[in-house]
Amino acid sequence: MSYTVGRGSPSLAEEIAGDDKPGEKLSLGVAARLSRYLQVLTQARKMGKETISSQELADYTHVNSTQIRRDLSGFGKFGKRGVGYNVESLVSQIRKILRTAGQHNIALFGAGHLGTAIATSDIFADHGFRVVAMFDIDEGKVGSEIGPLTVRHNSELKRVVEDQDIVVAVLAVPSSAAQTLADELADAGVKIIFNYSDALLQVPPEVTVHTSSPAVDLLYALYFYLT
Amino acid sequence: MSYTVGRGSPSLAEEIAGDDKPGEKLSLGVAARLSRYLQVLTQARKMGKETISSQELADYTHVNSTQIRRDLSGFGKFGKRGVGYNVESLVSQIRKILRTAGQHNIALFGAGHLGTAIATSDIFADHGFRVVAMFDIDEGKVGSEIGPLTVRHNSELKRVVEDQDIVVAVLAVPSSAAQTLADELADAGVKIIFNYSDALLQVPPEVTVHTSSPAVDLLYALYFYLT
DNA sequence: TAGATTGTTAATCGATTAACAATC
DNA sequence: TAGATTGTTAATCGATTAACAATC
Repeated sequence: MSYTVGRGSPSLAEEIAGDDKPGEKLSLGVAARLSRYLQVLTQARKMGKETISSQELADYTHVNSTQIRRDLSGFGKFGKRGVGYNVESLVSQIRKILRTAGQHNIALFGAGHLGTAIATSDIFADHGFRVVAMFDIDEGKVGSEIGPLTVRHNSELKRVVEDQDIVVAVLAVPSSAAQTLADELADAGVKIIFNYSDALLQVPPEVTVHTSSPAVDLLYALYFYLT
Repeated sequence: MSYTVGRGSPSLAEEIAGDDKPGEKLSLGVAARLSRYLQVLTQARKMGKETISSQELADYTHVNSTQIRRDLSGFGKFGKRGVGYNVESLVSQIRKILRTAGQHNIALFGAGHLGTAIATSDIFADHGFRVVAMFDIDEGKVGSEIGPLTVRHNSELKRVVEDQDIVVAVLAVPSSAAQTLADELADAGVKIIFNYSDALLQVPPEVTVHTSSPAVDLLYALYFYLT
């Protein structure tokens, strides 16, 4: 299988000691769990933790510790018996397995409170995403500086997406503006839309929409508390 | 986490009973999927959609349509052959199954950009959550009005949590403040902490932490785009 | 060494899916 | 009726877990 990544982004094809199987696609479950481990590991690293056991990872992720060891051992022997896993090295191993070890440029839409919160946090930067452009349709906001970014007008969308090789767009706009924007983004070639509005977006099949819904996550958590 | 049903396997007839069966706990997977259906259904309802087919739900949730019908038929015959499911009625059925059909009070911590974005949106209200109190430690923000709320000082935390019977706290505070706050919340009797910071929180076993991590969700989506 | 934790096995259980009769 | 979509079956596949030898 050949896939074209690149056009500026660092090559993901840095093979490590033969553990990678470039033709094998992870199952949905494995990819989801690996992502979850990565989340906790990134936090742990930030707090200066050097090693972590499968049991600790289990406590934080609510995934069974045996399964964690099983998931990881499928890709190599990353742990040390009696000690655990090295946090730093496990982070980079998992990022290699998920093939997302490089830097990815993202565009942010909406310069309201949510957009500003995202632009000034490092939640994306910690995982290799770089917010390279921020947009709004309000002329009053265009030109203003938010963190390291200058707000641009939506009309520049297509040009910037192409110039900066942007694959991911984050939508922090009102529901009423979301569908129109999604259409423009799909047209410009964006492949992943991270939707913070509660609009139900219609997109062409090659585009993936991920809608954030904290309230639903809460309902899920609440179910297990209530029962 | 691991849950074993005693006295043999639950019969299908028992599950089909429809109304609440106290004692029968949904599996993690079923509860997660039902939550997901609920998210899409809520959006669909907001857009005025009256019926929806399992195939449409599948398109939006990325869950196989057969599985959706299977999940739902375990609790009753909610659909109409040749037509689909009534959006409005399916929403309330799922909320009944998840036993989260009531109103739930939540407290919001942090009156920065993120906190303000949450307080002025209706993402929680749409799912039966009501933000009844908002807190900050900055005396300069205490007393100011954000949406329908007046910002209170953290020192009022315990009293308000008890008075208003608050089970869920949403943390939109800097990482550095998160652990201290989590300790106070656990002490005050809050059971679910929805953490927007990237701190790795230590809490007593009766408290559940859910950490939001959009970047990790993006990595997961990106994996399937890249492969 | 002694204690801790990984890597792996084997058994079981639940999830997933195609297919299609039932029926709106 | 004709077309659409549910509800259900049956087969397969992947997830889950306890247990423990290996080994740091």
